[in-house]
Amino acid sequence: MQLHNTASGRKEPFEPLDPKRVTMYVCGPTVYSYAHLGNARPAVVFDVLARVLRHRYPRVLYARNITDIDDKINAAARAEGVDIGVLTSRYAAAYHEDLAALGVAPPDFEPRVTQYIPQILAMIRRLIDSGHAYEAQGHVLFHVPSYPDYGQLSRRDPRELLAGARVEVAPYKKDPGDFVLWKPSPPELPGWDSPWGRGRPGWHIECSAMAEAVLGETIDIHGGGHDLVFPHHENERAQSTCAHGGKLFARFWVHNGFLTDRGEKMAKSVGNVRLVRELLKHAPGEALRLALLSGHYRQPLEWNDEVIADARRKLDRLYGALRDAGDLAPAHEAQAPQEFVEALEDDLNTPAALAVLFELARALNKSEDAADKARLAGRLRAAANLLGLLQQSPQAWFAWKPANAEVPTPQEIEASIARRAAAKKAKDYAEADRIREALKARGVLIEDVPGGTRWRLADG
RNA sequence: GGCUCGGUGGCAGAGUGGUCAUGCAGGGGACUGCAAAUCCCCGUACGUCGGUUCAAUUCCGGCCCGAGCCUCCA
Repeated sequence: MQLHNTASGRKEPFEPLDPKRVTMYVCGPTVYSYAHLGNARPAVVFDVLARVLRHRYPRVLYARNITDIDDKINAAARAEGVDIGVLTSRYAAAYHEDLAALGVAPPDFEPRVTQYIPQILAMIRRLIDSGHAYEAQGHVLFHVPSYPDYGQLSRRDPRELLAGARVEVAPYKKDPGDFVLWKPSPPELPGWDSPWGRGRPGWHIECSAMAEAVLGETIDIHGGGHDLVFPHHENERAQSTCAHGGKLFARFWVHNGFLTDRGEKMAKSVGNVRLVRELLKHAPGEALRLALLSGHYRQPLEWNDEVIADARRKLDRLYGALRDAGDLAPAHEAQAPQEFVEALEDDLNTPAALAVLFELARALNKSEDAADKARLAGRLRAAANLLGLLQQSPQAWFAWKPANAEVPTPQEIEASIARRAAAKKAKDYAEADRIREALKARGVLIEDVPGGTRWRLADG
C-alpha cells in the first residue's frame, strides 16, 4: 500500500509498525455548531482509509476525537446561557447523525477532551519536568526552541515564522513561537484545577494526550484536514515527541484537501460553508458521500449543485445495474476486483476505483447469464463496500425522496401503472402515454421491462 | 515575502515517456407501439515558451494563471 506522507511530501510504501495492530488517529470536530461539508470530507475520507486498512490488516484501531472544551464552545454556551455540556452533547449527537447519513462507520474510539483532563495534566507535567515547557503568569507554554525539529512537518523555518505572524506575541512568552498547553480560566468559565491554577487545556495538547492514552506513543497514521498541518499538527508532533523522550509520534501524516466554492475554500472564516443537514434535505446521503469521493482526497474539490446531481446519476447507473441483476448475489463470498483494491491502495485513488465500479456495472448490464450476473453483482457490491457505497437495496435507492416531497404513494403509482397496462393491452397508446406523462409530472418515472413495468422517483 | 499544491476534452475527474481512464452532457445506431433503461459507435483533451528524447500531456527549466498555509479553521 502506498500513502502520501505530509512529513516527506511524497507517496511512500505504507507498512504498519505492527501489522496485527494498525493505529490511526484523526482530528475530529470541535462541537459548537452543526457539521458542514468541510467537516464531512475528512470523516468520509478517513472512513474509507479505515475500510481499506481493515481489508488488508486483521486489526485496525481507529480513533477520532471530539473536542468539547474550547473558547468558541465557551462563547456559544454563554450566548445561549447553557452549560457547555448541554451544547457539546447536542452538537456531538448531530455530528453522529450527519455522519451516519453519509455512511460513515463509527471509529473504534471517540475520546472527548473533558474526559482526558488527568492525562493532559500528566503530559504537561512531563513536558515541564523534561524542560520542554514552562509556567508563566498562570499559563503553561511549550518552549519551541527546546525541540530542534520544530517546523519539519510543515516545512517551516521557525526563525521565519515571526515574519508573517498575524498575532501579537504575548509578553510572557520566552520565545515568540511558544504556544499554550494550559491557560487560566476565570471563575465564570469552565475550568479544572491544576498545579498551575484553575484552567483549561490549550488547543493542541488534547490530541497528543488522547492519542497516547488511546493508541500509544507511536501511531501509524495521523490524519486531518490540510489546514491542520500548521500549527495544530506541528505543535502536536512537538509535544508528543518531547513527552515521549524523542520517540517518533506519527509515522504517516495524511491530510485531505479543501472543499471549494467557486475556487475559494469553504470555511467558517470565509462564511461559505454548507451544512450537511441542510444538504441532506435535498439529496440522499449516499450521493453526498459519492460526491466527496469523486475527486482525489488531497485535491481541492469544487462543490456545487451540479456535483451532487452528477453523483446521483452515477448512483442511478450503479444501482440500475444491481437492480437488473436481481437479488441473487451471494455478496458475502464475493471479492472486490484486484484492480479496484490496487487503486485504493495507491494513496486512496477513489476516482480510479470508481472507474472500476462502472466497468463492473457495464459488464453486469451486458451479461446474459444468471450465474455470471450474480458473480458480477457480488463483486460490485463487495468493491463498493470498501467505499461505503451501494449498501442499500436498489429499490430503496430509487424510492428516495426529499423530506416533505409531494409524490404519489407506491399504491397510487401501482394503480396508475395497472391502468396504463390495461390501456396498452387495449392498444390505447394515447391513454397509456397520458398516464405516463401524468406520473412524470408528479416526479415518477416508469420503465417497461420484460414482465412488467417498474418505477422510480426522479432525481429532481 | 516564505513554504506547499494545482492548470487534462462542453462539465466533473484519474492517469501515463509510445494502444483505453471513468461518469455526465452531446451526436449516430440497436432495442421499444412510443419512451425509459441498456448495449454499440463517435468527438485532433492535456496553460504557455523552450530543453532532453527516436518519441513529451507525462521528465527538466522559464513564464502566465489559480488555490492553500504562515498561530480561529476539516
